[in-house]
Amino acid sequence: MSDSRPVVTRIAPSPTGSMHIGTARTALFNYLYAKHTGGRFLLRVEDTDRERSTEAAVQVIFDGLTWLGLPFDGEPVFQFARADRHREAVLQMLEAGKAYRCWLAGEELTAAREKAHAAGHALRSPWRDRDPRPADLGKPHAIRFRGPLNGDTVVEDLVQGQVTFRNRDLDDLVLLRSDGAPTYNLAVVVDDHDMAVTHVIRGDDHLNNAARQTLIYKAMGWDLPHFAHVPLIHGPDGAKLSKRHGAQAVAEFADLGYLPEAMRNYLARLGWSHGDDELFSDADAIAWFDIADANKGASRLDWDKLGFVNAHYIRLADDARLADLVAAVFAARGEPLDEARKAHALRAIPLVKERAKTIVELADQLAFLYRARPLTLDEKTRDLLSGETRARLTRLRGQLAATNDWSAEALEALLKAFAESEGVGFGKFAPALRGILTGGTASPDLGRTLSALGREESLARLDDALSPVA
RNA sequence: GCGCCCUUCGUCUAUCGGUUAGGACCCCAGAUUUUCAAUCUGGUAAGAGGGGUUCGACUCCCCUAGGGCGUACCA
Repeated sequence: MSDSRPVVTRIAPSPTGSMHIGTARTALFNYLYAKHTGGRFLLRVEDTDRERSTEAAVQVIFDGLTWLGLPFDGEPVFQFARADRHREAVLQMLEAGKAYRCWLAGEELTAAREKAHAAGHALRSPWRDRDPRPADLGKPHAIRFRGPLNGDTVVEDLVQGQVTFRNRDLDDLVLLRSDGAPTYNLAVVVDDHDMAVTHVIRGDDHLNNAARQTLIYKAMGWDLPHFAHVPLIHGPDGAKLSKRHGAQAVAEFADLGYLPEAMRNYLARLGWSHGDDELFSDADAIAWFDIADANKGASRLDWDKLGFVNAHYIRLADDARLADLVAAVFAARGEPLDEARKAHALRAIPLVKERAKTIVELADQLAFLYRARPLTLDEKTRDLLSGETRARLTRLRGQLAATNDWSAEALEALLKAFAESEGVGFGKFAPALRGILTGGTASPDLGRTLSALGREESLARLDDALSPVA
Protein backbone atom coordinates (compact mmCIF):
# COMPACT_ATOMS: atom_id res chain seq x y z
CA MET A 1 0.00 0.00 0.00
CA SER A 2 1.34 3.36 -0.86
CA ASP A 3 -0.03 6.50 0.64
CA SER A 4 2.03 9.11 -1.11
CA ARG A 5 0.65 8.50 -4.61
CA PRO A 6 -2.15 10.82 -5.70
CA VAL A 7 -5.52 9.21 -5.30
CA VAL A 8 -6.95 7.44 -8.34
CA THR A 9 -10.42 5.90 -8.21
CA ARG A 10 -12.44 4.30 -10.94
CA ILE A 11 -15.85 3.04 -11.84
CA ALA A 12 -15.78 -0.19 -13.82
CA PRO A 13 -19.22 -1.04 -15.17
CA SER A 14 -20.10 -3.76 -17.63
CA PRO A 15 -22.10 -2.54 -20.59
CA THR A 16 -25.34 -4.41 -20.06
CA GLY A 17 -27.71 -1.98 -21.71
CA SER A 18 -28.66 -0.10 -18.57
CA MET A 19 -26.87 1.52 -15.67
CA HIS A 20 -28.03 0.27 -12.31
CA ILE A 21 -28.67 2.88 -9.63
CA GLY A 22 -26.27 0.99 -7.39
CA THR A 23 -23.56 1.45 -9.99
CA ALA A 24 -24.46 5.12 -10.04
CA ARG A 25 -23.95 5.43 -6.31
CA THR A 26 -20.67 3.56 -6.46
CA ALA A 27 -19.62 5.97 -9.20
CA LEU A 28 -20.68 8.87 -7.00
CA PHE A 29 -18.62 7.62 -4.06
CA ASN A 30 -15.60 7.15 -6.30
CA TYR A 31 -16.11 10.59 -7.78
CA LEU A 32 -16.56 12.30 -4.42
CA TYR A 33 -13.56 10.61 -2.90
CA ALA A 34 -11.34 11.51 -5.86
CA LYS A 35 -12.49 15.14 -5.78
CA HIS A 36 -12.17 15.31 -2.02
CA THR A 37 -8.55 14.24 -2.19
CA GLY A 38 -7.70 16.18 -5.32
CA GLY A 39 -7.24 12.92 -7.20
CA ARG A 40 -8.55 11.46 -10.42
CA PHE A 41 -11.72 9.52 -11.20
CA LEU A 42 -11.39 7.10 -14.11
CA LEU A 43 -13.75 4.99 -16.17
CA ARG A 44 -13.06 1.45 -17.28
CA VAL A 45 -15.60 -0.31 -19.42
CA GLU A 46 -15.57 -4.02 -18.66
CA ASP A 47 -16.64 -5.15 -22.07
CA THR A 48 -15.22 -8.64 -22.09
CA ASP A 49 -18.65 -10.18 -22.55
CA ARG A 50 -18.77 -9.80 -26.31
CA GLU A 51 -22.41 -10.72 -26.61
CA ARG A 52 -23.75 -7.90 -24.50
CA SER A 53 -21.10 -5.28 -25.10
CA THR A 54 -22.64 -3.38 -27.94
CA GLU A 55 -21.86 0.17 -28.87
CA ALA A 56 -25.29 1.21 -27.65
CA ALA A 57 -24.73 -0.47 -24.29
CA VAL A 58 -21.45 1.41 -23.90
CA GLN A 59 -23.17 4.64 -24.79
CA VAL A 60 -25.64 4.05 -21.95
CA ILE A 61 -22.75 4.22 -19.50
CA PHE A 62 -21.44 7.47 -20.93
CA ASP A 63 -24.94 8.94 -20.93
CA GLY A 64 -25.59 7.83 -17.38
CA LEU A 65 -22.42 9.42 -16.02
CA THR A 66 -23.01 12.57 -18.03
CA TRP A 67 -26.58 12.90 -16.83
CA LEU A 68 -25.55 12.33 -13.22
CA GLY A 69 -22.89 14.97 -13.55
CA LEU A 70 -20.00 12.68 -12.72
CA PRO A 71 -17.42 13.37 -15.43
CA PHE A 72 -14.50 10.96 -15.48
CA ASP A 73 -10.94 12.07 -16.03
CA GLY A 74 -8.92 11.18 -19.09
CA GLU A 75 -9.89 8.62 -21.69
CA PRO A 76 -12.04 5.61 -20.85
CA VAL A 77 -10.25 2.28 -20.78
CA PHE A 78 -11.84 -0.64 -22.59
CA GLN A 79 -10.98 -3.92 -20.97
CA PHE A 80 -11.41 -6.18 -23.95
CA ALA A 81 -8.79 -4.25 -25.89
CA ARG A 82 -6.24 -5.05 -23.21
CA ALA A 83 -6.49 -8.84 -23.49
CA ASP A 84 -2.91 -9.14 -24.75
CA ARG A 85 -1.62 -7.32 -21.73
CA HIS A 86 -3.64 -9.61 -19.48
CA ARG A 87 -2.18 -12.67 -21.17
CA GLU A 88 1.29 -11.21 -20.73
CA ALA A 89 0.73 -11.00 -16.99
CA VAL A 90 -0.44 -14.61 -16.92
CA LEU A 91 2.66 -15.75 -18.77
CA GLN A 92 4.74 -13.88 -16.26
CA MET A 93 3.07 -15.75 -13.41
CA LEU A 94 3.45 -19.01 -15.28
CA GLU A 95 7.18 -18.49 -15.65
CA ALA A 96 7.51 -17.55 -12.03
CA GLY A 97 5.69 -20.71 -10.98
CA LYS A 98 2.76 -18.71 -9.66
CA ALA A 99 0.43 -20.31 -12.16
CA TYR A 100 0.14 -23.62 -13.93
CA ARG A 101 -1.40 -25.18 -17.02
CA CYS A 102 -4.50 -27.24 -16.38
CA TRP A 103 -6.32 -29.70 -18.60
CA LEU A 104 -9.06 -30.45 -16.13
CA ALA A 105 -12.46 -29.97 -17.72
CA GLY A 106 -16.01 -31.21 -17.99
CA GLU A 107 -17.22 -33.91 -15.64
CA GLU A 108 -13.71 -34.51 -14.45
CA LEU A 109 -13.58 -30.93 -13.26
CA THR A 110 -16.93 -31.16 -11.51
CA ALA A 111 -15.93 -34.34 -9.75
CA ALA A 112 -12.64 -32.87 -8.63
CA ARG A 113 -14.38 -29.81 -7.26
CA GLU A 114 -16.90 -31.89 -5.35
CA LYS A 115 -14.17 -34.02 -3.93
CA ALA A 116 -12.25 -30.96 -2.80
CA HIS A 117 -15.32 -29.48 -1.15
CA ALA A 118 -16.04 -32.75 0.59
CA ALA A 119 -12.51 -32.67 1.93
CA GLY A 120 -13.13 -29.18 3.27
CA HIS A 121 -11.09 -27.05 0.93
CA ALA A 122 -11.40 -25.30 -2.40
CA LEU A 123 -10.51 -26.84 -5.73
CA ARG A 124 -6.89 -27.68 -6.50
CA SER A 125 -6.27 -29.21 -9.87
CA PRO A 126 -4.15 -32.37 -10.06
CA TRP A 127 -2.17 -30.51 -12.72
CA ARG A 128 -0.93 -28.19 -10.02
CA ASP A 129 1.88 -30.64 -9.26
CA ARG A 130 2.12 -32.53 -12.50
CA ASP A 131 4.51 -31.82 -15.34
CA PRO A 132 2.69 -31.70 -18.66
CA ARG A 133 4.00 -33.92 -21.42
CA PRO A 134 4.86 -32.33 -24.75
CA ALA A 135 1.79 -33.97 -26.25
CA ASP A 136 -0.47 -32.22 -23.72
CA LEU A 137 0.76 -28.76 -24.62
CA GLY A 138 -0.84 -28.96 -28.00
CA LYS A 139 -4.23 -29.55 -26.50
CA PRO A 140 -6.46 -26.69 -25.28
CA HIS A 141 -6.02 -25.92 -21.62
CA ALA A 142 -6.63 -23.26 -19.04
CA ILE A 143 -4.07 -21.56 -16.86
CA ARG A 144 -4.82 -21.53 -13.18
CA PHE A 145 -3.45 -19.50 -10.32
CA ARG A 146 -1.29 -21.43 -7.91
CA GLY A 147 -2.83 -20.31 -4.64
CA PRO A 148 -1.25 -20.85 -1.24
CA LEU A 149 -2.56 -23.96 0.52
CA ASN A 150 -2.22 -22.66 4.04
CA GLY A 151 -2.29 -19.43 5.94
CA ASP A 152 -4.65 -16.50 5.70
CA THR A 153 -5.23 -13.65 3.33
CA VAL A 154 -6.26 -10.46 5.05
CA VAL A 155 -8.13 -7.73 3.26
CA GLU A 156 -7.79 -4.35 4.93
CA ASP A 157 -11.04 -2.74 3.92
CA LEU A 158 -11.67 0.96 4.50
CA VAL A 159 -15.36 0.28 5.05
CA GLN A 160 -15.64 -3.29 6.27
CA GLY A 161 -12.52 -3.33 8.38
CA GLN A 162 -10.08 -6.20 8.53
CA VAL A 163 -11.49 -9.27 6.81
CA THR A 164 -9.66 -12.55 7.03
CA PHE A 165 -9.98 -15.43 4.58
CA ARG A 166 -8.40 -18.83 4.91
CA ASN A 167 -6.34 -19.60 1.85
CA ARG A 168 -7.62 -23.17 1.82
CA ASP A 169 -11.05 -21.75 0.97
CA LEU A 170 -9.73 -19.84 -2.01
CA ASP A 171 -9.57 -22.01 -5.11
CA ASP A 172 -6.94 -22.07 -7.82
CA LEU A 173 -8.93 -19.78 -10.00
CA VAL A 174 -8.67 -19.81 -13.76
CA LEU A 175 -6.61 -16.91 -15.04
CA LEU A 176 -6.77 -17.71 -18.72
CA ARG A 177 -9.53 -19.79 -20.25
CA SER A 178 -8.77 -22.60 -22.63
CA ASP A 179 -9.79 -20.32 -25.49
CA GLY A 180 -7.17 -17.81 -24.37
CA ALA A 181 -9.59 -15.30 -22.90
CA PRO A 182 -8.55 -13.68 -19.61
CA THR A 183 -10.94 -13.97 -16.69
CA TYR A 184 -12.49 -11.20 -14.67
CA ASN A 185 -10.40 -11.45 -11.51
CA LEU A 186 -7.20 -11.38 -13.50
CA ALA A 187 -8.21 -8.53 -15.78
CA VAL A 188 -9.38 -6.37 -12.89
CA VAL A 189 -6.08 -6.67 -11.09
CA VAL A 190 -3.95 -5.99 -14.16
CA ASP A 191 -6.09 -3.05 -15.22
CA ASP A 192 -6.29 -1.47 -11.79
CA HIS A 193 -2.54 -1.78 -11.49
CA ASP A 194 -1.83 -0.37 -14.92
CA MET A 195 -4.26 2.46 -14.35
CA ALA A 196 -2.49 3.21 -11.07
CA VAL A 197 -5.74 2.91 -9.16
CA THR A 198 -5.06 3.59 -5.49
CA HIS A 199 -8.57 3.09 -4.14
CA VAL A 200 -10.88 0.35 -5.31
CA ILE A 201 -14.32 1.49 -4.18
CA ARG A 202 -16.98 -0.97 -5.31
CA GLY A 203 -20.03 -2.98 -4.26
CA ASP A 204 -19.60 -5.40 -1.38
CA ASP A 205 -20.56 -8.27 -3.65
CA HIS A 206 -16.88 -8.12 -4.56
CA LEU A 207 -15.54 -8.47 -1.04
CA ASN A 208 -14.80 -12.14 -1.60
CA ASN A 209 -13.04 -11.32 -4.84
CA ALA A 210 -10.80 -8.90 -2.99
CA ALA A 211 -9.11 -11.86 -1.31
CA ARG A 212 -8.49 -13.63 -4.60
CA GLN A 213 -7.29 -10.44 -6.17
CA THR A 214 -4.98 -9.75 -3.25
CA LEU A 215 -3.26 -13.04 -3.98
CA ILE A 216 -2.75 -12.04 -7.60
CA TYR A 217 -1.31 -8.66 -6.64
CA LYS A 218 1.16 -10.42 -4.41
CA ALA A 219 2.08 -12.97 -7.04
CA MET A 220 2.80 -10.14 -9.46
CA GLY A 221 4.76 -8.28 -6.82
CA TRP A 222 2.51 -5.25 -7.11
CA ASP A 223 1.41 -2.77 -4.47
CA LEU A 224 -2.09 -3.40 -3.21
CA PRO A 225 -4.67 -0.70 -3.66
CA HIS A 226 -6.85 0.36 -0.74
CA PHE A 227 -10.11 -1.53 -0.85
CA ALA A 228 -13.47 -0.10 0.13
CA HIS A 229 -16.51 -2.32 -0.29
CA VAL A 230 -19.75 -0.40 0.00
CA PRO A 231 -23.08 -2.12 0.53
CA LEU A 232 -25.62 -2.57 -2.22
CA ILE A 233 -28.89 -0.67 -2.51
CA HIS A 234 -32.01 -2.67 -1.83
CA GLY A 235 -35.63 -2.06 -2.70
CA PRO A 236 -38.10 -0.65 -0.16
CA ASP A 237 -38.89 -4.21 0.97
CA GLY A 238 -35.27 -5.04 1.66
CA ALA A 239 -34.88 -7.39 -1.27
CA LYS A 240 -32.39 -6.79 -4.01
CA LEU A 241 -33.50 -3.80 -6.06
CA SER A 242 -35.28 -4.87 -9.19
CA LYS A 243 -37.69 -3.70 -11.84
CA ARG A 244 -40.74 -4.34 -9.70
CA HIS A 245 -39.63 -1.69 -7.21
CA GLY A 246 -40.44 0.99 -9.74
CA ALA A 247 -37.07 1.77 -11.18
CA GLN A 248 -33.63 0.29 -11.30
CA ALA A 249 -31.71 2.09 -14.00
CA VAL A 250 -30.44 5.63 -13.97
CA ALA A 251 -32.34 6.40 -17.16
CA GLU A 252 -35.59 5.40 -15.50
CA PHE A 253 -35.09 7.88 -12.69
CA ALA A 254 -34.50 10.55 -15.29
CA ASP A 255 -37.70 9.58 -17.07
CA LEU A 256 -39.64 9.70 -13.80
CA GLY A 257 -38.64 13.32 -13.43
CA TYR A 258 -35.83 13.30 -10.91
CA LEU A 259 -33.10 15.91 -11.20
CA PRO A 260 -29.48 14.75 -11.32
CA GLU A 261 -28.45 17.02 -8.46
CA ALA A 262 -31.26 15.53 -6.38
CA MET A 263 -30.05 12.04 -7.23
CA ARG A 264 -26.53 12.99 -6.21
CA ASN A 265 -27.69 14.38 -2.87
CA TYR A 266 -30.03 11.49 -2.15
CA LEU A 267 -27.60 8.79 -3.22
CA ALA A 268 -24.75 10.36 -1.28
CA ARG A 269 -26.91 10.33 1.83
CA LEU A 270 -27.78 6.69 1.31
CA GLY A 271 -25.11 4.78 3.14
CA TRP A 272 -23.06 7.80 4.03
CA SER A 273 -23.66 10.76 6.27
CA HIS A 274 -22.07 13.87 7.63
CA GLY A 275 -23.69 14.45 10.98
CA ASP A 276 -27.25 15.64 10.62
CA ASP A 277 -26.79 17.22 7.21
CA GLU A 278 -29.51 16.20 4.79
CA LEU A 279 -29.55 18.72 1.96
CA PHE A 280 -26.14 19.79 0.77
CA SER A 281 -24.41 21.11 -2.32
CA ASP A 282 -21.94 19.23 -4.47
CA ALA A 283 -19.20 21.41 -3.02
CA ASP A 284 -20.23 20.43 0.50
CA ALA A 285 -20.32 16.76 -0.44
CA ILE A 286 -16.84 16.96 -1.90
CA ALA A 287 -15.52 18.82 1.12
CA TRP A 288 -17.06 16.36 3.56
CA PHE A 289 -16.82 13.01 1.86
CA ASP A 290 -14.57 10.33 3.22
CA ILE A 291 -15.02 6.75 2.13
CA ALA A 292 -14.23 5.62 5.67
CA ASP A 293 -17.52 7.19 6.77
CA ALA A 294 -19.57 4.95 4.48
CA ASN A 295 -21.88 2.53 6.29
CA LYS A 296 -21.47 -1.20 6.35
CA GLY A 297 -25.09 -2.26 6.06
CA ALA A 298 -27.26 -2.26 2.97
CA SER A 299 -29.79 0.53 2.69
CA ARG A 300 -33.20 0.68 1.08
CA LEU A 301 -34.43 3.03 -1.55
CA ASP A 302 -37.08 5.33 -0.07
CA TRP A 303 -39.25 6.98 -2.71
CA ASP A 304 -40.76 9.43 -0.25
CA LYS A 305 -37.43 10.81 0.77
CA LEU A 306 -36.17 10.90 -2.79
CA GLY A 307 -39.29 12.90 -3.67
CA PHE A 308 -38.64 15.30 -0.81
CA VAL A 309 -35.07 15.88 -1.91
CA ASN A 310 -36.12 16.26 -5.53
CA ALA A 311 -38.78 18.83 -4.60
CA HIS A 312 -36.10 20.82 -2.85
CA TYR A 313 -33.94 20.92 -5.96
CA ILE A 314 -36.86 21.73 -8.23
CA ARG A 315 -37.47 24.85 -6.13
CA LEU A 316 -33.84 25.82 -6.54
CA ALA A 317 -33.74 25.08 -10.25
CA ASP A 318 -33.60 27.70 -12.95
CA ASP A 319 -37.01 28.26 -14.59
CA ALA A 320 -35.75 28.10 -18.16
CA ARG A 321 -34.15 24.75 -17.43
CA LEU A 322 -37.36 23.48 -15.88
CA ALA A 323 -39.29 24.66 -18.92
CA ASP A 324 -36.99 22.62 -21.14
CA LEU A 325 -37.48 19.56 -18.97
CA VAL A 326 -41.23 20.02 -18.89
CA ALA A 327 -41.27 20.38 -22.67
CA ALA A 328 -39.37 17.11 -22.89
CA VAL A 329 -42.01 15.40 -20.78
CA PHE A 330 -44.77 16.61 -23.08
CA ALA A 331 -42.75 15.61 -26.12
CA ALA A 332 -42.26 12.13 -24.70
CA ARG A 333 -46.03 11.92 -24.40
CA GLY A 334 -46.43 12.75 -28.03
CA GLU A 335 -47.68 16.26 -27.31
CA PRO A 336 -44.71 18.47 -28.10
CA LEU A 337 -45.02 22.11 -27.05
CA ASP A 338 -44.62 24.78 -29.70
CA GLU A 339 -42.61 27.92 -28.92
CA ALA A 340 -45.64 29.83 -27.68
CA ARG A 341 -46.69 27.08 -25.34
CA LYS A 342 -43.21 26.62 -24.07
CA ALA A 343 -42.96 30.33 -23.36
CA HIS A 344 -46.26 30.04 -21.57
CA ALA A 345 -44.89 27.21 -19.45
CA LEU A 346 -41.84 29.30 -18.60
CA ARG A 347 -44.04 32.13 -17.34
CA ALA A 348 -46.19 29.77 -15.30
CA ILE A 349 -43.43 27.68 -13.74
CA PRO A 350 -42.64 30.11 -10.91
CA LEU A 351 -46.26 29.78 -9.84
CA VAL A 352 -46.19 26.01 -9.49
CA LYS A 353 -42.58 24.93 -9.01
CA GLU A 354 -42.82 24.75 -5.23
CA ARG A 355 -45.62 22.22 -5.49
CA ALA A 356 -43.99 19.48 -7.53
CA LYS A 357 -41.95 16.51 -6.37
CA THR A 358 -40.90 15.53 -9.87
CA ILE A 359 -40.66 17.09 -13.31
CA VAL A 360 -43.50 14.83 -14.38
CA GLU A 361 -45.68 16.33 -11.63
CA LEU A 362 -44.60 19.77 -12.72
CA ALA A 363 -45.75 18.99 -16.25
CA ASP A 364 -49.03 17.64 -14.94
CA GLN A 365 -49.62 20.81 -12.99
CA LEU A 366 -49.05 22.89 -16.08
CA ALA A 367 -51.28 20.77 -18.28
CA PHE A 368 -54.36 22.89 -17.54
CA LEU A 369 -52.75 25.73 -19.47
CA TYR A 370 -53.06 23.79 -22.70
CA ARG A 371 -56.56 22.38 -22.40
CA ALA A 372 -58.58 23.04 -25.51
CA ARG A 373 -61.61 25.31 -25.19
CA PRO A 374 -64.34 24.87 -24.40
CA LEU A 375 -63.23 22.79 -21.44
CA THR A 376 -65.41 19.90 -20.51
CA LEU A 377 -66.37 20.59 -16.94
CA ASP A 378 -66.55 17.85 -14.41
CA GLU A 379 -69.87 17.07 -12.84
CA LYS A 380 -68.99 18.69 -9.58
CA THR A 381 -68.27 22.00 -11.23
CA ARG A 382 -71.43 21.84 -13.31
CA ASP A 383 -73.49 21.28 -10.17
CA LEU A 384 -71.83 24.28 -8.60
CA LEU A 385 -72.93 26.54 -11.42
CA SER A 386 -76.35 27.12 -9.93
CA GLY A 387 -78.10 30.38 -10.50
CA GLU A 388 -76.57 32.19 -7.59
CA THR A 389 -73.00 31.14 -8.23
CA ARG A 390 -73.39 31.76 -11.94
CA ALA A 391 -74.55 35.30 -11.28
CA ARG A 392 -71.73 35.87 -8.83
CA LEU A 393 -69.12 34.62 -11.26
CA THR A 394 -70.59 36.80 -13.95
CA ARG A 395 -70.08 39.80 -11.71
CA LEU A 396 -66.52 38.64 -11.04
CA ARG A 397 -65.95 38.23 -14.74
CA GLY A 398 -66.87 41.88 -15.16
CA GLN A 399 -64.36 42.98 -12.58
CA LEU A 400 -61.64 40.82 -14.09
CA ALA A 401 -62.32 42.26 -17.51
CA ALA A 402 -61.92 45.73 -16.09
CA THR A 403 -58.49 45.23 -14.57
CA ASN A 404 -55.21 45.60 -16.37
CA ASP A 405 -52.85 44.31 -13.74
CA TRP A 406 -52.75 40.59 -14.37
CA SER A 407 -50.09 39.76 -11.81
CA ALA A 408 -50.84 36.99 -9.34
CA GLU A 409 -50.67 39.46 -6.45
CA ALA A 410 -53.09 41.92 -7.98
CA LEU A 411 -55.53 39.19 -8.92
CA GLU A 412 -55.35 37.69 -5.47
CA ALA A 413 -56.18 41.10 -4.02
CA LEU A 414 -59.01 41.52 -6.50
CA LEU A 415 -60.49 38.18 -5.51
CA LYS A 416 -60.28 39.04 -1.84
CA ALA A 417 -61.96 42.38 -2.37
CA PHE A 418 -64.61 40.71 -4.48
CA ALA A 419 -65.39 38.14 -1.79
CA GLU A 420 -65.70 40.95 0.71
CA SER A 421 -67.96 43.00 -1.51
CA GLU A 422 -70.14 39.97 -2.04
CA GLY A 423 -70.22 39.33 1.66
CA VAL A 424 -69.22 35.69 1.23
CA GLY A 425 -66.25 33.47 1.80
CA PHE A 426 -64.14 32.01 -1.00
CA GLY A 427 -65.98 28.76 -0.60
CA LYS A 428 -69.01 30.28 -2.29
CA PHE A 429 -67.36 30.72 -5.65
CA ALA A 430 -63.73 29.53 -5.62
CA PRO A 431 -64.38 25.84 -6.33
CA ALA A 432 -66.57 26.70 -9.31
CA LEU A 433 -64.05 29.22 -10.60
CA ARG A 434 -61.28 26.67 -10.31
CA GLY A 435 -63.31 24.11 -12.19
CA ILE A 436 -64.03 26.56 -14.97
CA LEU A 437 -60.42 27.69 -15.31
CA THR A 438 -58.68 24.34 -15.03
CA GLY A 439 -61.22 21.64 -15.64
CA GLY A 440 -60.07 20.05 -12.41
CA THR A 441 -60.36 20.38 -8.67
CA ALA A 442 -56.75 20.95 -7.70
CA SER A 443 -54.65 23.89 -8.79
CA PRO A 444 -52.54 26.62 -7.28
CA ASP A 445 -54.13 29.62 -5.62
CA LEU A 446 -56.66 31.17 -7.95
CA GLY A 447 -54.77 34.41 -8.30
CA ARG A 448 -51.83 32.42 -9.57
CA THR A 449 -53.97 30.25 -11.75
CA LEU A 450 -55.57 33.25 -13.42
CA SER A 451 -52.22 34.92 -13.85
CA ALA A 452 -50.64 31.83 -15.34
CA LEU A 453 -53.53 31.34 -17.72
CA GLY A 454 -53.39 34.92 -18.89
CA ARG A 455 -56.09 37.49 -19.28
CA GLU A 456 -57.48 36.49 -22.63
CA GLU A 457 -57.67 32.77 -21.96
CA SER A 458 -59.10 33.24 -18.47
CA LEU A 459 -61.92 35.45 -19.69
CA ALA A 460 -62.61 33.14 -22.58
CA ARG A 461 -62.90 30.12 -20.33
CA LEU A 462 -65.23 32.04 -18.06
CA ASP A 463 -67.35 33.01 -21.02
CA ASP A 464 -67.47 29.39 -22.21
CA ALA A 465 -68.87 28.29 -18.90
CA LEU A 466 -71.09 31.25 -18.11
CA SER A 467 -72.73 31.78 -21.48
CA PRO A 468 -76.42 30.75 -21.45
CA VAL A 469 -75.91 27.87 -23.88
CA ALA A 470 -73.20 26.25 -21.82
C1' G B 1 -23.34 -27.41 2.71
C1' C B 2 -19.02 -24.18 3.29
C1' G B 3 -16.91 -19.13 3.51
C1' C B 4 -17.45 -13.86 4.14
C1' C B 5 -20.32 -9.53 5.38
C1' C B 6 -24.41 -7.00 7.69
C1' U B 7 -28.37 -5.90 11.97
C1' U B 8 -30.37 1.74 16.20
C1' C B 9 -37.56 4.56 15.22
C1' G B 10 -41.64 1.91 9.23
C1' U B 11 -37.20 4.14 6.06
C1' C B 12 -32.22 6.92 5.74
C1' U B 13 -29.05 7.86 9.69
C1' A B 14 -26.19 10.33 14.50
C1' U B 15 -23.78 8.05 18.66
C1' C B 16 -17.37 6.11 18.26
C1' G B 17 -18.16 2.94 27.21
C1' G B 18 -21.46 7.35 30.87
C1' U B 19 -26.94 11.29 26.26
C1' U B 20 -34.03 12.29 28.75
C1' A B 21 -30.57 7.61 22.37
C1' G B 22 -30.38 13.24 18.32
C1' G B 23 -31.80 14.65 13.12
C1' A B 24 -34.34 13.77 8.29
C1' C B 25 -38.36 11.26 5.34
C1' C B 26 -43.10 9.05 6.21
C1' C B 27 -47.28 9.20 9.53
C1' C B 28 -50.59 11.85 13.19
C1' A B 29 -52.45 16.54 15.44
C1' G B 30 -52.76 21.80 15.37
C1' A B 31 -51.98 26.58 12.72
C1' U B 32 -53.00 28.55 7.81
C1' U B 33 -56.98 27.95 4.23
C1' U B 34 -60.45 28.92 -2.02
C1' U B 35 -58.97 22.90 -3.62
C1' C B 36 -54.41 20.13 -3.69
C1' A B 37 -49.87 21.02 -2.13
C1' A B 38 -46.35 24.00 0.24
C1' U B 39 -45.13 26.31 4.89
C1' C B 40 -44.97 26.72 10.44
C1' U B 41 -45.68 24.34 15.40
C1' G B 42 -46.13 19.97 18.15
C1' G B 43 -46.37 14.57 18.54
C1' U B 44 -45.97 8.94 17.95
C1' A B 45 -41.88 5.74 17.01
C1' A B 46 -35.61 2.35 17.79
C1' G B 47 -30.59 -0.33 19.97
C1' A B 48 -33.03 -8.51 16.75
C1' G B 49 -32.66 -12.28 21.08
C1' G B 50 -29.40 -14.53 24.81
C1' G B 51 -24.89 -14.72 27.38
C1' G B 52 -20.46 -12.40 28.98
C1' U B 53 -16.40 -8.12 29.94
C1' U B 54 -16.99 -3.52 32.86
C1' C B 55 -18.48 0.67 38.32
C1' G B 56 -21.23 1.48 33.67
C1' A B 57 -22.84 -1.00 27.50
C1' C B 58 -26.31 0.72 21.36
C1' U B 59 -21.03 1.01 21.63
C1' C B 60 -16.13 -4.48 23.20
C1' C B 61 -16.32 -10.28 23.03
C1' C B 62 -19.18 -15.00 22.23
C1' C B 63 -23.62 -17.69 20.76
C1' U B 64 -28.43 -17.73 18.30
C1' A B 65 -31.85 -15.71 14.80
C1' G B 66 -32.75 -12.94 10.43
C1' G B 67 -30.88 -10.71 5.86
C1' G B 68 -27.13 -10.19 1.94
C1' C B 69 -22.95 -11.76 -1.00
C1' G B 70 -19.74 -15.49 -2.70
C1' U B 71 -18.68 -20.48 -3.60
C1' A B 72 -17.98 -20.67 -12.47
C1' C B 73 -13.08 -21.79 -18.01
C1' C B 74 -19.87 -15.05 -15.55
C1' A B 75 -18.65 -10.15 -14.57
